[in-house]
Amino acid sequence: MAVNRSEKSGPQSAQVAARERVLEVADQLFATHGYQAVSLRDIGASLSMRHASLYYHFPRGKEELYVAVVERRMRSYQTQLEQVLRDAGADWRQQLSAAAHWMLTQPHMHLGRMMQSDMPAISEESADTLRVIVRDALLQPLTRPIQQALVNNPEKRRRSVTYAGMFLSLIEGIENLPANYLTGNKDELVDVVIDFVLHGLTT
Amino acid sequence: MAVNRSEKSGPQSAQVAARERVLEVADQLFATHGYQAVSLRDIGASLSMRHASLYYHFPRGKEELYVAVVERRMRSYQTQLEQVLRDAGADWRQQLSAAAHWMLTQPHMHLGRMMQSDMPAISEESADTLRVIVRDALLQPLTRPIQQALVNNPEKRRRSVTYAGMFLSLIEGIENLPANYLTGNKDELVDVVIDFVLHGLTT
DNA sequence: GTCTATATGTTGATAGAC
DNA sequence: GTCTATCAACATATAGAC
Repeated sequence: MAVNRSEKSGPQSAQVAARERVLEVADQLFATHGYQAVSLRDIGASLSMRHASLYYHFPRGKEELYVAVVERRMRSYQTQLEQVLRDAGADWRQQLSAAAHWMLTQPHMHLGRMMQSDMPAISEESADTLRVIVRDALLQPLTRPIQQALVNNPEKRRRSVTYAGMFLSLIEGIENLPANYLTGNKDELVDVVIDFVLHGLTT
Repeated sequence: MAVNRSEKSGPQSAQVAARERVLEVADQLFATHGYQAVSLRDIGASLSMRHASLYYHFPRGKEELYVAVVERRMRSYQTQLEQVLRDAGADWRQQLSAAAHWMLTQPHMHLGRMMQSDMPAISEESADTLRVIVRDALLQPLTRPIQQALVNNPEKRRRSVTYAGMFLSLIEGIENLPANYLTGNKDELVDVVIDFVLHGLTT
């Protein structure tokens, strides 16, 4: 009979729990400050732990930890996003609206920083791995409602992934604008973005 | 009679020229790798110079140099962008198209990295200064054609700056997409982006 | 203006005790 | 699993010679 990991703490689950604690705290710090700005000592301090102890869980050091953190985060994003898209029903407009709403109510994803700052700071192999994971987690799911939207326009439809990227960039960009440039709250902004995605500047 | 700085090398112009050389090389490195990834030693090495010598031109060190570099770059952007907008004639559509074309043929501006990675790494005072400069250089000029586009829609028109930010984000985002996701060259992409800005996903 | 020399701090990483 | 101790490498920055 299988042992329930959360009620019984066998010799194995303690290890898993400790590793998970490291991942959670590292995720928090990396997400807030980015890869280069966070040291292993920072992560250790947040865990009341010496940074050398992190090497027990991630023997190859900072980059291995970072890759694990991003993989874990993207898995979570993908699950949430696909749930959000399912719950939004069959209409692609409502799907995109729900996705935008979900993103803007999430903590800032910092995809721009990730692509332009974090990825270049790690090995090419790791960066390639993560790029695929980001694509699967965010770009691919968004491509589906966009393909629906463009079902009658095969010329545009070929570029669905590009449009998905533009959609992501729009949401990201909103969060980069200094708050005092923006009118209204985030919920209003979702409507602005969605209207823009649907009709552009056309009034 | 005033002395021409470029033909006569007075004791003052040598200093200016040396400082300008530093700015040019630092700009190249910062633009390519970002603030945190470039050390004063890197900049010195590119100038065949000891990094300590940089303190002669920028006594307060790396951050002062970075601020000067970004100011200089943004001044250049602003001049170019306003020229591009003027040359595009009176139609706002052609103005936006020209602006997009100009941006995509420039080296990557890395505005996302600048906002999400470089700004948080310097003092708040410097960051605030640079944010204003970026707004004046890029956001403000773009707001004008957008206000023209929305002249008959006062509700949307109130958000012109937001739309300008979305426009910038779109172009930036295009450059963040891995090349193999994209169909066609950059010139085709300009048309895709402009069509999206005008009409959104509507076909 | 650029140099050498140096102070001082931080980083990622490893070895080995408990 | 976490600790102490230590390392080499690198960072920004300053003082003072030339």
